[in-house]
Amino acid sequence: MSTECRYCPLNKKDAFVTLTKEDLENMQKFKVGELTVEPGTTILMEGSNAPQLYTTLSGMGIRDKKLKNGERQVLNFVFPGDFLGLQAGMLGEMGHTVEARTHMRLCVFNRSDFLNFFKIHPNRAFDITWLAAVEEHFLGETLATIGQRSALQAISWALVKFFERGLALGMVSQNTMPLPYTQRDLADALGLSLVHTNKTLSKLRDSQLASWSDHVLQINDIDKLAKAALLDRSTPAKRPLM
Amino acid sequence: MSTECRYCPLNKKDAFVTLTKEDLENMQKFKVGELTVEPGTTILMEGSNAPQLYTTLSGMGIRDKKLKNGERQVLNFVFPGDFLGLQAGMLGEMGHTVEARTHMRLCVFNRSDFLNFFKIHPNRAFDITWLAAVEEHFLGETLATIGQRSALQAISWALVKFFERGLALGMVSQNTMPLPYTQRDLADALGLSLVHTNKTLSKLRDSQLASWSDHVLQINDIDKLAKAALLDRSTPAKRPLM
DNA sequence: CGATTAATTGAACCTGGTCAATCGGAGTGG
DNA sequence: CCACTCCGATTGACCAGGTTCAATTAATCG
Repeated sequence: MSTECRYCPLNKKDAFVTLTKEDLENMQKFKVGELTVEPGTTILMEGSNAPQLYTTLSGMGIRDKKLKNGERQVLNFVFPGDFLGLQAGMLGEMGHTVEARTHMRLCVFNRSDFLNFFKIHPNRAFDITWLAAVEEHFLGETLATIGQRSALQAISWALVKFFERGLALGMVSQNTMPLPYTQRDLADALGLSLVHTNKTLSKLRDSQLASWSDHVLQINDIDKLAKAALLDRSTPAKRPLM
Repeated sequence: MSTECRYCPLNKKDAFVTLTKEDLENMQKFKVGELTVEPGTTILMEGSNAPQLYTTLSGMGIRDKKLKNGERQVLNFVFPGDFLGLQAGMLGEMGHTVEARTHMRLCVFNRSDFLNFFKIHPNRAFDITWLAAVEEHFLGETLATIGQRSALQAISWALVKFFERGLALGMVSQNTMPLPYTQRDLADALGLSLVHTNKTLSKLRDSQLASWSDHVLQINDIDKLAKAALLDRSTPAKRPLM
């Protein structure tokens, strides 16, 4: 049996704007089911015209795209609460692939209902656009990272970003959070080689700034790490949940 | 005297979805004036809470952001028809700066009317989100460029992108279009040094693939250049105009 | 005419890439 | 339980694409 929206476990997290009872009911009508996938599963495929949109209830994934020569660029990392498939919903075609990296539970919506939903619920439409604007903002930061930061700065930046999301989602305890990605994923996200990513991570470990191994990230002094990353820290705004 | 929307010169261009008479009237009510700026003028400032949003009527500009160490990342280039200030409109704060590179004419909207406009005109709200999704899509491609393409591939990619926009806007004649940016702008957009950008451009010139000098870009065989850029060419979709 | 900005070129240098080998853990089949 | 394989992490050696430094040219401008 599929969980009802009003019991949505994410809606209580302080990473998100709490949805009103009415909003929850509207989402309930829009929702057509839940999907559970195993690590490695492709959820949305680059270039495809996906019939469904998703909200991540739990688990983590990755968004990436491939160049014609086979190179891969990771665009960002999928965390609980992320809305997947906006591009398919708006443009009719995904510009990237979404793939599960852990067991994931997803809330499923039909693309065919999307347009209607958007027009009937202006407040939620606004929220969707808000999410798109945040995404654009974040991609801009990522661009600046790949384009201008050194390898050490870039990796520090990425780890701080992970940790901030982990904090907002309550995934951090004892300065530690799960981070189920591979070094290759991070390398492809930052435009670095796997080898250099590995060496840079071990440099960070040696300098006691951050340690990431066995799928666990530990950061003791995040401000210090953020400084090494040339990063201004600011409490991220609460996100709307779809 | 400010030009009326129904005479908007952009609405006829085949780069854009033609707005209906009704849409034009709605835009007219939303529009509060026109702004003309000279090259070098900052239109929107990173970190600011801009009170106004703009649509580019004519001229070209640049979006960029700065890191704490002074490095600059160019996010993309502003062409006629571009909507400026979505981030301010949605998030209340710009994530980047917008600056004029030529004389520009801008259509001005008040941010305070934006929310209302968004909720009253669901079709236009959809268009705004559509634009946001396209922007996200494009930033993803840019990310892949900086992260994975070589300098030669990246610069080829950028020149093809410029040319495609120029074609859609009717700015190309005799395989030539105006491109009023500096080599520094392009270097900062692609995460390359100015010197290497210069040398790579002259390599392209030597190989007869593309030549950009004196603010004029010339591409004779765009397919060949696109191939060198590892780029799949596809006719860009018509954009909605705000 | 001096000052400033953009383009250009050469040379030395270095960050990060490539190649290659090893190690350790997880899963699998016998 | 062991041999085998696969995948991710790790390390060392070498190399190159691209950066940095520096100097020159050319155009614009007050």
